[in-house]
Amino acid sequence: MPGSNNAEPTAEATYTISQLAAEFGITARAIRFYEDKKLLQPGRNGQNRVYGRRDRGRLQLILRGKRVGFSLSDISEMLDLYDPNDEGQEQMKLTLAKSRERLAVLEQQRRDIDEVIDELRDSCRQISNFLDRQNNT
Amino acid sequence: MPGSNNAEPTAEATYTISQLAAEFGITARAIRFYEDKKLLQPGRNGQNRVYGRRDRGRLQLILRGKRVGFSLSDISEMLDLYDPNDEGQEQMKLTLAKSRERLAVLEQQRRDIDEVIDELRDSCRQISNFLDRQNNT
DNA sequence: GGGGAAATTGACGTTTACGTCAACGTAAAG
DNA sequence: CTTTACGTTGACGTAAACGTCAATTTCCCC
Repeated sequence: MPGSNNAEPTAEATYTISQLAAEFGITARAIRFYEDKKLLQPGRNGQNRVYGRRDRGRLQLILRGKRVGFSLSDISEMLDLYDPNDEGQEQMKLTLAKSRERLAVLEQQRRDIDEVIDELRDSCRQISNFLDRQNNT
Repeated sequence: MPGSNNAEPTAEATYTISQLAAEFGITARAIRFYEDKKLLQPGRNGQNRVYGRRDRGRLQLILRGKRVGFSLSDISEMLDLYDPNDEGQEQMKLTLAKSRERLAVLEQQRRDIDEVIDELRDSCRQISNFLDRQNNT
């Protein structure tokens, strides 16, 4: 079949599972696991998974969510919040409410982090000062 | 033994396990679990656990750590970083190094949170605007 | 056409952070 | 003295988030 599948002018960038795994420093197993949990829905080329820009973006959000301590099911909800699935007004109001709950959690988290950072900085300063004085005596 | 154990002038505030559990909205089981993992070391009155100010403070830090996504073993390390266990200089240098690693992680986490917050705020604004326009038409 | 290299689908194992249940102690209340 | 409430120690159970095989398949290369 010479030169048969060039229908698309600018074919979207695609990735294999191990490319994504390498790029984000995770395992292919993890990526498949996220698919199991409906966080990703890559296409298929025959039996093989094919990831596009959208999948890559979602993966990025998943990992960011994990770094800040969200569970996969939390992240699942948040992902749904992002894409504009224009459902009915009632649905959108619900989505908005959920988003604001999430925001509240995140803002609390921010405060927590700031406090922990401050405490750790203090601790560092004290140790550092102590060591300095020891060496200047 | 009438009036025998009033040696201390200002006895430190103490708490039972269920008092702490109630105050922080967790279960007694969880608190005992933290003790198992050496995050807490309450005193004993006979067989019963007795928690003091220090224990309460540590519990607070534990929960804060959890809210920002640290594992209990992470938190264990961090708790050790806080209290001034004056070991040798070598140990203190190690502690300082570890503290700075933790700080780096926390600062990354802060950036992550800020990004997620921004994204969610955007998403909220869009939905909100859309709903407003629907209602003003 | 044989042999990697990369991918896939089960299936079971593992760690973390507790939940849950049983069996017991004990201390105050009625 | 019995009830009631709170506390304790095991011991086992469980959900989440993958890790780790094992057994194929598939595509590519010499």
